[in-house]
Amino acid sequence: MANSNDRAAPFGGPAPNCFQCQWRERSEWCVLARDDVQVLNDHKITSIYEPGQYIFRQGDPCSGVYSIVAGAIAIRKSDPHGHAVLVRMRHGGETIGYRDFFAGEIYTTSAEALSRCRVCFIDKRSVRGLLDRNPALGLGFLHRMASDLQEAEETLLQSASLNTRTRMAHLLLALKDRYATAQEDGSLTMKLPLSRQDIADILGSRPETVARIIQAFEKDDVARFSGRNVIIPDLDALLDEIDPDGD
Amino acid sequence: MANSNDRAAPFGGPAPNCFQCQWRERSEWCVLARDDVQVLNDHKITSIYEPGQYIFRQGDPCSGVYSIVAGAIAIRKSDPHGHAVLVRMRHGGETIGYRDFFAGEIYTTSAEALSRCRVCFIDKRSVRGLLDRNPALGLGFLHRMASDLQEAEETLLQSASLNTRTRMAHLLLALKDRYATAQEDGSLTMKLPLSRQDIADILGSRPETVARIIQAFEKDDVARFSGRNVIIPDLDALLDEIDPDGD
DNA sequence: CGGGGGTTTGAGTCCGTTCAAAATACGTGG
DNA sequence: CCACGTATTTTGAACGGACTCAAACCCCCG
Repeated sequence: MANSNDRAAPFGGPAPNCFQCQWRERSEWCVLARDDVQVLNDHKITSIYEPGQYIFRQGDPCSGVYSIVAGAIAIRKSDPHGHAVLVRMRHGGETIGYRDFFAGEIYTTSAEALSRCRVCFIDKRSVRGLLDRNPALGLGFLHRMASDLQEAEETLLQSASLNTRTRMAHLLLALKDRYATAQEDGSLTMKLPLSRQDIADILGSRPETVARIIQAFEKDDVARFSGRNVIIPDLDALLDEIDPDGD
Repeated sequence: MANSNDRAAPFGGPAPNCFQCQWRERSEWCVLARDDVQVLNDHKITSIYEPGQYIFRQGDPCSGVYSIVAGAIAIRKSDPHGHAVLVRMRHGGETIGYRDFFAGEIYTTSAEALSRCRVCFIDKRSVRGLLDRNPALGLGFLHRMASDLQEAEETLLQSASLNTRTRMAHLLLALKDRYATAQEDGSLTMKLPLSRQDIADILGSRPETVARIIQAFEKDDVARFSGRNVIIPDLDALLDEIDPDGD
């Protein structure tokens, strides 16, 4: 990840082909028949986004959906006072912007690349056409959206019943699944694509509080932080945070 | 509402007919063609639930969806410690249980009648059949689910950025749209179907805090409470709560 | 080498919680 | 219709977690 100038896949190489896409069998598009994948392949527009670049912006007319091939993307929502809050993260294999596609004409959130990203755009008309020809695609999105909803409500419940430290532990646990690599000594290492402010947004808290929790985690040997690099010496210690009784 | 022994519609009268349903043109079923409405009409099972009765319970296998004709329903989720928290309310014209229908096999929440309710059950097979024959129905649910999701995330943002008093004002404002009736003197009156505990659940707070906020609202003449009866003497005062600057 | 943003630390405050008790409303049976 | 037991709601006092404001720090980059 840190080793720069790597131009290997998934960022370089030949123009991507939907038939060979690594997500071919796992995204909501997996229900598509050969012909429909061909449509997808012909109409998709693939782009690379550098960290900080926007894929779409809140308030823009919703012109289609975006399928993430690789990279991490922040979905942010601007509150009335203009402050953009990170509401969720999305990664390779996931489709973004589909919610606003079904709900209305306008993106209600912004999507910003957190790392270097490869993203395929599928325009409105093509999605509509595929949806018409293949009702299973709609069911796929229905299924996906239902999970999103479960997730959102789970978060809501947690924010009411768990303190910030515990929610931070939950967050680390979720991030580790995607970013951590195991070391020889049994510890886990990862580099977060998130600023302290972003972490605070996710937790519904403030950067100062995040810093203090990090400090407390280090004191208790739950996790060691150095900038965006995190070491989890012992996963069990972290698991104890979310469930002290071990039940 | 308070005048008891009224056996008029929507609770008495002839067996309900989907073609004459007041929600015929407004629910997600409105996309159905004549034939399909006939299917609905033939297969639906209509029931009356008294306050406190369950429509379905968390953990039950999901056997279909329920369409609310009349009444208020609480969707509750049990946390690991067995305490059932009110997560949202649903009313006439809305379909419940559809989320779990699309997401999995099991209801992840319970539905409890808050008032006397008339509810139509549509079994799994019928819904599947309608969905197959009429892709627009899927899109309808997609649309509905997208709004649910927006709503859930809106709530999440609010719970992080607004204090409990302001969230309570938001709640009253939302409840008034459905329950309040205007009085001659310009004030609004309503009877809530919610206990203090339920209100606290929605706000992500405690009954004691709710009581204190009510007390504060009365001191400031924003709202007057007497049990579950609420008087809002001046709507502007309530609106000021959610937006002190009037911008 | 001097900005400058993000991050950390510190001190003080406040909102909301907790625990406990009192008051009130509610349902039931006499 | 009233008495009684129970559940809900309200009140009080004290505590504590997280926030605010402010300053110092640090790292990254030019």
